[in-house]
Amino acid sequence: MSPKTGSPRGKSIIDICKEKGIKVTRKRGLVAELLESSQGHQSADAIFKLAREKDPTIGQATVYRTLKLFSSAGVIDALTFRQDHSKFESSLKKHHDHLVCTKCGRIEEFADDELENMKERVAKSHRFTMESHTLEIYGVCSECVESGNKAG
Amino acid sequence: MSPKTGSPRGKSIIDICKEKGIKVTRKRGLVAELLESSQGHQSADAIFKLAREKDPTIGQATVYRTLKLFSSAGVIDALTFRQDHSKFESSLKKHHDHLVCTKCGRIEEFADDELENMKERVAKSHRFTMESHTLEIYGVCSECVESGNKAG
DNA sequence: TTAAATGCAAACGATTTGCAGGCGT
DNA sequence: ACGCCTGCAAATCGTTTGCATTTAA
Repeated sequence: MSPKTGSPRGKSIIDICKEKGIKVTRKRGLVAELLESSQGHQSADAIFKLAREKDPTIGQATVYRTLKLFSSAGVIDALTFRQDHSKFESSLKKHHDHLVCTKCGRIEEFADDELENMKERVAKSHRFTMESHTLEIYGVCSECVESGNKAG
Repeated sequence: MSPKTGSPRGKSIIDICKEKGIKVTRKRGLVAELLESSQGHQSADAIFKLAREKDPTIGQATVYRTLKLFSSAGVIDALTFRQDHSKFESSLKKHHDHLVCTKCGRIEEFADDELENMKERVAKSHRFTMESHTLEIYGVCSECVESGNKAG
């Protein structure tokens, strides 16, 4: 039942924050602890509610700011499951996945049969009846690498 | 997405709508046209602005309602690139992807080295400097299949 | 004619921000 | 003491909804 669940080699979010020079306050520590002890995949609001249980004085803004801080420091991942704020494209085209350039924002499409087969294989091995899937690869496109684009 | 509802090119969004018994009005036709002519990956607001250029009387709600209609009819895909409305998890754990049950909402994690290698390969072949990636497989988990869970 | 579609504006939920006060170093 | 951290509430953003009106079969 240790709150340290899920941290390989005993390194915690807090440890990494310290290494990166991010000040760790009590409130931030609480958020970090909740992130580690929960099963993950918690919404910001869910984490806020959990935090409130342990510290009724913590504010919503603090939780949101902390999550953003951790996230931009690369200490946690922000996952976006299919929800709002979407972009739309015709589904009549053949299935494809996306390469998203984090510098210029350009979105490139690709299709890869081998990859598709592998997804099927994974779904099957987990006894999932697959309905759909999305794969996004984030990175820097060759043009931005060449132009030294610093934006983003 | 899933077994692409066998839609030969040449079939338009409007064709499919008619086949599915969705009434196609002038406004809906305009939205469909924009979806097809644009490069895809347009936000709802961007599509609204494009639509306004061609028909200054079209309302925002109509565009949003139409996108939602098309989307739930499976005629278009709603893609969510990394943005807001996220769920968070520690990034200290080994990289993994997610199986999302569309019935019960449960999220299962998996890691697959072969899949990872394939992502690297794809990124490399597109000359992308990969920073991160997310793969979500949507479907029905074995428990929901067995229990005949109709929710979702 | 009659239900469905639409525009407008208000409502909404999630997130962000301005600001005054608090805390840790 | 100083500046970052925080709580609160108001602001913002994208999206949805209520309602009166228009449209099209």
